[in-house]
Amino acid sequence: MKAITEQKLANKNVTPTAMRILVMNTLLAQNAAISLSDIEKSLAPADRITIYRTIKTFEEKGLVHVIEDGAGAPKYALCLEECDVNEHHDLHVHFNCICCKETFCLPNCKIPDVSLPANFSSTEMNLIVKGICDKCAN
Amino acid sequence: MKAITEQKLANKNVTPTAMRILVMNTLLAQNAAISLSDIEKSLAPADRITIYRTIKTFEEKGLVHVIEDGAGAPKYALCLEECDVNEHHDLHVHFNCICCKETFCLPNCKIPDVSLPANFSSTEMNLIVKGICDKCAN
DNA sequence: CTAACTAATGCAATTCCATTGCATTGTTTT
DNA sequence: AAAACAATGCAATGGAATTGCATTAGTTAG
Repeated sequence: MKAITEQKLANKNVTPTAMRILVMNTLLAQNAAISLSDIEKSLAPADRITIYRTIKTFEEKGLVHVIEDGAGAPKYALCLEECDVNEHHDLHVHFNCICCKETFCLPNCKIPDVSLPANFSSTEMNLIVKGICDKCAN
Repeated sequence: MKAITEQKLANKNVTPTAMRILVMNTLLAQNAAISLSDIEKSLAPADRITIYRTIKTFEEKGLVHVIEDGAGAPKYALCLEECDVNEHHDLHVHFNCICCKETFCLPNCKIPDVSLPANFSSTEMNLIVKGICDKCAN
């Protein structure tokens, strides 16, 4: 696994330090988006500020994207490979389950076009859907 | 104007106190969504905590809705009359201008249907579009 | 009309999280 | 090996959300 991790970092010109590999592995191990404090907890007693800066670096380099799901703290999830610093291709829907509180990326669920009023142009879109996920549906 | 204000409060069973009328008038005077600190500034030196609780009350009673535009602090905007505590009919698009930094409701711009994966159901959707608004477009 | 009650307010204090400064350590380059 | 640069860890700051509690206002019952 470490090979994959370091490769991901190298692909985006992020020097693979010990801390960065730890954070990346934590992200890889998730299937839901996680908050900064989630990462802190699972990496305790690692330094909180370093984790914070690591995530910031990942974000700047296009490794992760931020999801504001309205649950208080922003959450982070790995980007797809095609992601780019300049143009995040994360135009997928994010789903926040009101039951299990998890937030998932739905990479196959694209945001439909919206027709904006005259003279409005869009550069970025974020769609958060709240509801019940498949696991909680039963 | 005060008549309209008090009517709006009464419609949602919110007793119209002096502070609530002030906050409601502040909201009515805006065409963009505003943050808590915006309200605090325009109502200074009124008590910050009371404003905070007033907005919370408005939110619970379906008078305002929260917009997480990713600009740090949540912003608030008046709901349409049809809004209800249980089912917010605010399925309109919110637009955040990266130029003037304002966030508007686009009440005529509805969120299109998205096809969720099997066994996912949605109760609420929030679509934030970032871009350039008509005023900044020229 | 007043006592009792409930709702709203204001202040103090706390907590949580984001962010920055700075000194130290590790890594790369020449 | 020295110089230059990047990453880290700790301390400290700052802003916003949130709660507790005592006071005040407004409503209702007797």
